[in-house]
Amino acid sequence: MSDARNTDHKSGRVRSHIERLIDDGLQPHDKLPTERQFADELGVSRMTVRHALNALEEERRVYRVHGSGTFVAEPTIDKTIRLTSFTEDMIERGMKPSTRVVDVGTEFAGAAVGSKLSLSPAAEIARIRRVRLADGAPVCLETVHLDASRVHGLLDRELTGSLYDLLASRYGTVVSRAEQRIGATVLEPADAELLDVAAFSAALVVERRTIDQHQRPVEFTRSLYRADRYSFLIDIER
Amino acid sequence: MSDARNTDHKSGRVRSHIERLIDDGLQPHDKLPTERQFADELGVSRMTVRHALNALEEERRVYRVHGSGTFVAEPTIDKTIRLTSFTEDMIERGMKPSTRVVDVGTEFAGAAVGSKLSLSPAAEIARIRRVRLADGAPVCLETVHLDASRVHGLLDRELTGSLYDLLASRYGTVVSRAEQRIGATVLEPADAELLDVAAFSAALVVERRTIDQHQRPVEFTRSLYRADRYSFLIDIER
DNA sequence: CAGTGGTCTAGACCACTAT
DNA sequence: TAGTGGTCTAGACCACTGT
Repeated sequence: MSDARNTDHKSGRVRSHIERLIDDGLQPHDKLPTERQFADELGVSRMTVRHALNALEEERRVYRVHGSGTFVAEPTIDKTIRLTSFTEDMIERGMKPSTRVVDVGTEFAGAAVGSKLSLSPAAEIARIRRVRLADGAPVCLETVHLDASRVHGLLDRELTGSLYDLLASRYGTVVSRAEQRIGATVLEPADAELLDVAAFSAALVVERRTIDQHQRPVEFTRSLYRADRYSFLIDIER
Repeated sequence: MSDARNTDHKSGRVRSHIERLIDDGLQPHDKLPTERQFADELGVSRMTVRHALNALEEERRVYRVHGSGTFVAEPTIDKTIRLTSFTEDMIERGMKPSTRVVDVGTEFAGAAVGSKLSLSPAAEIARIRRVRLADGAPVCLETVHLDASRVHGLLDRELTGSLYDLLASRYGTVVSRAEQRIGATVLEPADAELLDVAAFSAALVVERRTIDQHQRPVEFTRSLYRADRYSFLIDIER
């Protein structure tokens, strides 16, 4: 729980201290010390304590009741959906990820992909099709589209690992956020075979547009997930 | 854009002022005035300006670059997924929502539903099955499970409107957040008929557990959405 | 280097909850 | 009414970005 980042600032240290308190025996709905008590005890201002508690509240470790106090939250059933790579995602789910490259190539962006990547329809696109596996069984068939002019030589590299890592280390492109559309479909026979399921089985369709640190679109990816092996968990609030 | 809530506090007024600035002609990636300029101009402290900007940053109206400035963000493709009722959701998508109640009744919770609602498997459950329509066409078949002891008389009421409104006005239960699992399936013939599509069509399966203001589970609902009429948009960040 | 956002202080008063 | 979190002030210094 204690990030290295937590020690960079006072609020991070306050945060770590409160997390330790929670982990060391407090139960859900137990009352935490007041903000003023934390401030006195730790020798910081109340605003700094509030900053730490705001972060913990956002992550659902605590909840507040105005006029009453701050309390330990119930653990959520599962983690909120986050922007993780397939690799990280599978490791977190306790499975061993691997990848098989189906084919790669370049092509014109076309209207649909071009608009998603803010490129001309005539722009050159690098396309990568991969099957992602968990514990050796196919889970997902993904087709990645990238602006070819921004990833020279990418298609000649080893593409079985995390694409995000490659983009960051080789091309200085850091992913900051993504917009996803999640829908459902039934699998065409050819796609079903790649995923090792019967034709016309149910699948989740995920279309993802990834944005980098400069607010520019990086990739547009369409993924088909086997419905029997995958679902999304989302935590939303009013 | 200008909520009534925005005028309750200074930071809300600051927020409205900045939103108006953005809407009145600023383009994405245009630089906003500095935090200190806003503070001087509006006669508030810089912390108050930061509070307003934090909220706008969280909603992706602006983004900050440390050492450089605060900028207008690009409009996102679509709204982030939020905890809205079907009714609100459809109105926002520009469609007219309606509801047809298929059947209602009471039953034992059983292991699966009981655990989702933190109830004994022998507890009494109120079950409501409804088809939700948009512009007259079926979109979703939902089965709601509620702790019967907390919603006396609910099943005798008019159930074609927003259940959340009914829970709030009649039972003092305010929904604060929800955990959702999104998967895919193909429709059984009986369900397909209720949704007016061919048997074995693709559908999204959404299992939702709603939590109230006291962190107690309120409802557990399983919904089947027609894949040809519905998808989820999600904005995620690193 | 000047200017920006990021963090922090030591107070103050308000709004809400319990008793 | 006492105690809590919510908001706000008027400063200060730090970390980072540009020129």
